[in-house]
Amino acid sequence: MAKTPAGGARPPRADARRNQERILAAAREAFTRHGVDASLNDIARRAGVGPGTLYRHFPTREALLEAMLADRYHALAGHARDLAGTAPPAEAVPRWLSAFVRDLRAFRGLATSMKNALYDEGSVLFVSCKEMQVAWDVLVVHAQVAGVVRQDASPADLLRLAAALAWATEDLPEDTTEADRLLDLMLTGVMRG
Amino acid sequence: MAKTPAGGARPPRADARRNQERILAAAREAFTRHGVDASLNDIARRAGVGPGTLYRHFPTREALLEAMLADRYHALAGHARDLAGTAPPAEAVPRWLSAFVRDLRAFRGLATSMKNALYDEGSVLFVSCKEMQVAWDVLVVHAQVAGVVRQDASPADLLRLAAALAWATEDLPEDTTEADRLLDLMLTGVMRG
DNA sequence: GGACTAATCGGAGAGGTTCTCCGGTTGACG
DNA sequence: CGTCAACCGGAGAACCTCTCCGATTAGTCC
Repeated sequence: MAKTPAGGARPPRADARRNQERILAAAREAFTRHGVDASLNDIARRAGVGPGTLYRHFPTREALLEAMLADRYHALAGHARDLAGTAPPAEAVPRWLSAFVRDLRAFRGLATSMKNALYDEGSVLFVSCKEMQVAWDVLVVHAQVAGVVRQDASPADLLRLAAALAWATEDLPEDTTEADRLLDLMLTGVMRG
Repeated sequence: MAKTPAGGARPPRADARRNQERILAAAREAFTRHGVDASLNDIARRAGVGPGTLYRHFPTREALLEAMLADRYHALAGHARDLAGTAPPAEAVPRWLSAFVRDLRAFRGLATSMKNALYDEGSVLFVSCKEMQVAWDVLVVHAQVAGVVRQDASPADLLRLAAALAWATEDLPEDTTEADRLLDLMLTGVMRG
């Protein structure tokens, strides 16, 4: 009672914090280079810690991913709110989706992890991107009210389709405009008449 | 010269042929149950052969996949030719894509293998589904001439988008109509106005 | 400035995987 | 039947994930 201040645990020890950051840095590099299936063993070695240390800090691969991506999702949530306030819905929707797809193409396999998270409410990643999902929902509903997005396309549908697009283009060169071209195809429709 | 008849190798030995079929049967079951990443070790064990035998018959996982799927691609090619002869393009394109997506949802990971094959001309799977691609090209070009498919959507684009759809819906129940709903969304477009 | 204690470390190791190599076996054919 | 090329299958190397626990060390109290 006197030792542990009201509310919970004491702050982590300095070495723990240091190791956590070194692991995250190594993970960022490894995931970017080898995709989301990069060897966790290897990440631990490059971070200069044992496998045990890595697994204590991040019990699953998904937990490591979540720690790497949390601020990105936070930024995407902010972006959605900004667009809702400043751009007409007919522009806001494609622009946000384009940013979302770009982020999901950061490394191979990320789109797949994202899809799994979106289907699984218990996942850490799901919780981590909930704020983003809420902001996106608002943006889409605005667009539907304005009549620029079909009523039978739910925000979740669009997220899933965008993830699919990121998946479909994930091994194309990073700076390609191919993803945006296919996104446009998807949004405006393939069939005519 | 006298022993090996002109043109190549003699037919495989009976035990070889038998093992090949047992491996294929075990693979079909394992892939259906556990997805495309099922353990090859396990497949060999269930087929009643050693790992060496499996790897001699099918040097890579992709070779095994190809052997399993070749006739399916052949059937899809036939389906495309049939539709080109019997259905108006505005119906033929969605119907064939729907069948393609259904087949790609046969087991988890198949869409990913397909995507990798479509990007890699050297792959066994690529060669194996070339006939299908050709038939599909014809169908799409007809539809473009008839003005029901956008000119800037290439047959390869549509294939890739359909694979993406299969990926996006691969862990939904097998008998769902969700995939067709999203396919319709994609073909007719999300945005209005 | 020590000494104590709980948090933290990191490597050994179990159990899984892919894939190769090679001595023993067997089907097919003269 | 005998011969031999084709074929088999398991041992094993090299990787992976993940756990456990004895050794270490940061932070605190005197």
